[in-house]
Amino acid sequence: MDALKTVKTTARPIRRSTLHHSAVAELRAMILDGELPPGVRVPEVQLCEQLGISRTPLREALRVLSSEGLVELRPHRGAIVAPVDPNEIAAIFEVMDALERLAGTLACKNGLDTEFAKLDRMHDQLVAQHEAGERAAYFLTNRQIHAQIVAMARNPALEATYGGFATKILRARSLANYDAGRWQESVDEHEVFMTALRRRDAEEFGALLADHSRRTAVAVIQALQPVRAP
Amino acid sequence: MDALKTVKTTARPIRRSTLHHSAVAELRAMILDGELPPGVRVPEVQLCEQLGISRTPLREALRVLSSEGLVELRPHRGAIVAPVDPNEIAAIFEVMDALERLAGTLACKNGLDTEFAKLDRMHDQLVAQHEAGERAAYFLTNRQIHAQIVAMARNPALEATYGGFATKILRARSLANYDAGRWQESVDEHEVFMTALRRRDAEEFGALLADHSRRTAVAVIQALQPVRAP
DNA sequence: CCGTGCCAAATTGTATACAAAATAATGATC
DNA sequence: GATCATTATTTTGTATACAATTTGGCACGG
Repeated sequence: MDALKTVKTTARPIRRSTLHHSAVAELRAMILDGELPPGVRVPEVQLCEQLGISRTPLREALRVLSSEGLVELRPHRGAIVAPVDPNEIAAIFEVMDALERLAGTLACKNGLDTEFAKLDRMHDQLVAQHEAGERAAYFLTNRQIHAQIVAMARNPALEATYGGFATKILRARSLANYDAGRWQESVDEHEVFMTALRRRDAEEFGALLADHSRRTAVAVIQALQPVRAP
Repeated sequence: MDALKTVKTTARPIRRSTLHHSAVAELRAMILDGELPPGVRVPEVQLCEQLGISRTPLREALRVLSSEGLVELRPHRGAIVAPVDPNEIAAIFEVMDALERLAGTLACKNGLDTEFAKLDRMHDQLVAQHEAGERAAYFLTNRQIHAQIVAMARNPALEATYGGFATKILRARSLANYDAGRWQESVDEHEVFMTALRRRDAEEFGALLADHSRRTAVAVIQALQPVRAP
């Protein structure tokens, strides 16, 4: 048929050849891993030789991360890794609840059968990892499940916004000692909203997801308090 | 009057001394005003002499606008003003509906009495401008009303996200010939949700705002179609 | 006449050099 | 001895120069 065009824009074959692009990825990872803790100044030259690049691409990367909210730029005074403000996290979760609800509703409506099946498998894996006490693996699967739900919503704007908030929340989580008691609760909630998902009950699924998000918020923020007791 | 300072700090006394910061503002305005239409290539050197700056701050500005979604960066192939894709706008509105609902609900809960009164005054102004047929002024007031509602929600994350989407929607609106018949309808909807607001009925107000957003979406997307008829 | 390969021009990506501002460090004065 | 002013150092902001990649054109061969 149309074998004319082999162009095949395969979504993103774009090679990340540019240094500032890799620098963004690298710095973001460093911030998320806690290698660059919140509040620390980020001397440009030092990071330059650490990453083996020049100041130009590094500065471009810092500007991007700034507009993502991961670093703060003070004119003529250098950049600092954005501090994790519990109030800001609370605000983010407030929006996140709404996004989760929307994602759940849309996912029910727009998801493919294969995707629903995949979610089921991921959920089984999640439960298994919980029972096995594999904390790190559990968190990864958990994130993947929510990412999958968002992907099934078929809404790029939602996906991007969700991803940005998820990044910040992830950083807050890694800083706070997540309450162990919340773990079982969280798994239970997963169990419940999965039943709604299997019924393809869009409204209910969305509502349960929002609820799950809200409870997670409470736990995370509570775990965050000791760090910044007033 | 206040002839002392025309600075007009608006919550941010930070002097925009850096060139790349002003470049971001300048370019964003140029894109929103349609001076840089969607899809056009953006030769760096040309813009440089046009803005009277060097390539370094300009490139930093382009990276920021890229992460805002206003320009697209193709590695080694230059930057283009992001095209306005009706599908993307539809997706954005889908999220926007949820944000409007959230904003409305929170505004009812967290708004101050003086702010509610201010909204009332703005609404009166809106109606007057509609009756006077002052289209441009009406649109401005309309935006200000929604911005005020969002501000009353007391949620910076919501405000930032809302603002980003509003920018893109604004650009889509300016491109499309907004349907005249929708005007009266829109005013009527404002009238309705203002009554819910005066009752401080958070849920109802949020629902009506979301509804208003959804109807606006339909009108804007419809007006956008002729541009990209297949 | 059309396709392929190579070369040249233009444009982007990166590095470095210079200018301006902020922080520190020092010394003078009270 | 402490505080303020002034200077020196460091760090950021900007400009320019150089390297790498893409794009358009041209010649050559089919």
